[in-house]
Amino acid sequence: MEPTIKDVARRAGVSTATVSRVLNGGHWVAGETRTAVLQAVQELNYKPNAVARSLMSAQTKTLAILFPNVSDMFSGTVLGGVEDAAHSRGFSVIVCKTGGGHERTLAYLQLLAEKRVDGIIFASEVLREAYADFIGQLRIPLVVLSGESVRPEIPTVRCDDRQAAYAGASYLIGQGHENIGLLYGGAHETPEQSGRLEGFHEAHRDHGLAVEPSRVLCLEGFAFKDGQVGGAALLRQGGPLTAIFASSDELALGVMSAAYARGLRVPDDLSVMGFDDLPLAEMSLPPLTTVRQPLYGMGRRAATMLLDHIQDIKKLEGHAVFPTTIVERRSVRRL
Amino acid sequence: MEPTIKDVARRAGVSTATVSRVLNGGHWVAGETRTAVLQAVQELNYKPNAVARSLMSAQTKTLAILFPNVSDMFSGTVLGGVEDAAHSRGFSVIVCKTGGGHERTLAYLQLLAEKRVDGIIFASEVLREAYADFIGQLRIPLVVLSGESVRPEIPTVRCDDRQAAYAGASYLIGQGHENIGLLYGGAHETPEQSGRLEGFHEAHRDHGLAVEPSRVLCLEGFAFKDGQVGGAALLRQGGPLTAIFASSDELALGVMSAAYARGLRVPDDLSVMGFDDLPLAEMSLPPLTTVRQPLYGMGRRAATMLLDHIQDIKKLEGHAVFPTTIVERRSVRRL
DNA sequence: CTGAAAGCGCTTACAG
DNA sequence: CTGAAAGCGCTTACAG
Repeated sequence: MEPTIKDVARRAGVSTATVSRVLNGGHWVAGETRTAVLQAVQELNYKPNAVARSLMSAQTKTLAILFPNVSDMFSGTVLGGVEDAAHSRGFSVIVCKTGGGHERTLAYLQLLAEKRVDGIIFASEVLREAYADFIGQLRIPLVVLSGESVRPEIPTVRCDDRQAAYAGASYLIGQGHENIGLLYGGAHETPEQSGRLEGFHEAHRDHGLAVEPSRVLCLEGFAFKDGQVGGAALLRQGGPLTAIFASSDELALGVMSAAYARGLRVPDDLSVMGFDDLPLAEMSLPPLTTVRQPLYGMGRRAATMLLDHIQDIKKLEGHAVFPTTIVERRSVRRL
Repeated sequence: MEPTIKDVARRAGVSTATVSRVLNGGHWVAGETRTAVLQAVQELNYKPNAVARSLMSAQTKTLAILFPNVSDMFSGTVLGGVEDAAHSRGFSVIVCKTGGGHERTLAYLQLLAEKRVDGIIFASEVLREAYADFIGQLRIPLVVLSGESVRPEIPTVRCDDRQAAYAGASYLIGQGHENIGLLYGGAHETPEQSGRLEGFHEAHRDHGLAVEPSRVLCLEGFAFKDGQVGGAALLRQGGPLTAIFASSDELALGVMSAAYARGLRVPDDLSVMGFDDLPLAEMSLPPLTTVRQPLYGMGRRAATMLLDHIQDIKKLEGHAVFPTTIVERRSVRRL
């Protein structure tokens, strides 16, 4: 059996209250007593039971993050930021994979409520009405990351999708492109996408350009396969495109793959622009020009907002919107 | 305040013991009583406190996994398998990012011990002596994933690196290549790598080929950058190479990037082969031929071994070694 | 079929 | 500076 605080107390010849004191605050304890306790801890290899402590403190020192999928680089990058922020404040993070499924998501929320996690990050999915209701009665602080929420009172962390898409499209136009295709993912799902759609249109309007409906394609997801299929379709139906703007880097790589399959070279025959700036953007050939979303920092921020609230440093509220930047690499050609 | 079992008991007009019974086993409870309790649960929106339950059961129903890095696809893929296995048995998983650092790893282990997680997966790092000692006195079941352990009694899940590298090199030789460069990562760190080195040599020996020392390069890590730098070096120093075998897919993409920078085309002028078969292998141009390691399945297995042990289904022991396969795509040319 | 009571391993007023 | 005691929210023999 693992030694308990009682074992330590007995061995050190003090009460459990005293042991508890030296292990925590450490104040109001005599030097000798403290030494004796520490020695007993050492000898018994005692490790305080955080479960018991949590029961008292009503704090588990754990955060949870929900992703539709955990194995892509989007999730990984966000998770990196969350983990760092959490760990630096002594918290750990539980990762949940919802698969985008309604019931699995709800079941997870229930589980996390029972585990009494101190905060939840809802990442990259729409916060549907059904979730919002459930969350409302949960009393666990929550922030939505990248993906608007249906309730303005629920705090979010995201980038300004409208303006990011505007900047991206403007960049392409600035490079001399006038026939630009747009591939955007999960339109039924993510309100953020409609922001991107708007930005794309606005950029055209402001530059006196029209956008052909046939050059805009809405996809199911944001993955490579979607990009391949969508890219091929766009190339087939979109007329004489000189550039394609994809709303994720994976999508963009899929487009590049579709282009090559058609005998088109990037950027010589077709320029391609992505969104996110995941590590893969740099690894592709040619390296991908893309709209950078500071995912790591956004993960950090989401966690920090939660932690500041949990630790009574700052009220949990508002919407953090991060700036995006265009990172020029080699997949876009100046016309 | 969150309602407790007492509130439910009071409302249903029964004892807390009864509430507990209907919420768990559910046996030995009269129909009416059960209905009353369930209704009270409903009305109060009661969620059992898993922390309190854990204190009794001495089980937290959580697994932890340690990665040097959480944002790459290697970790993501493994994590996907772990999460699925865990979730299907009602467990959650805590993700820890060690950064490969000695003290951070030890600190994490201590934290996990205090949190009383039910099992630990140590992923993709050598299990150093120091860790092994610490783990020995931890009494938490642990399995090492992909990365040998210094102690044969600690269970592992991995693939046969020697034989995988043998197969990979043999494949290249079978395609007519005789001047093959090898790029392998983290030699000082991971024993698995020396297995890969051996396999590479054996394949040459068995085919009557010699391997020039200048064609073998040992790198710090497994990342894209390492591959770029190492690939460039190999191309400079390695003489007339027709192929490069990299010990990770990211490394292979780095090599491709270095090759293009030198004006070499893949696979026309240089064949490149990777290791892992991460999603990126499919996304690259040309798609990467690689040695597939079933990372998702390995993650599942590691979690399942732990779970089977925790739930007293099966003793925790042994070494699960997974078969690798060669997946042919388009980065290797037949000479 | 159900309840009173003890206990899981800690922490925290309250005395002293 | 230190200890006895109560309590965090459950579960589990033990009676009945």
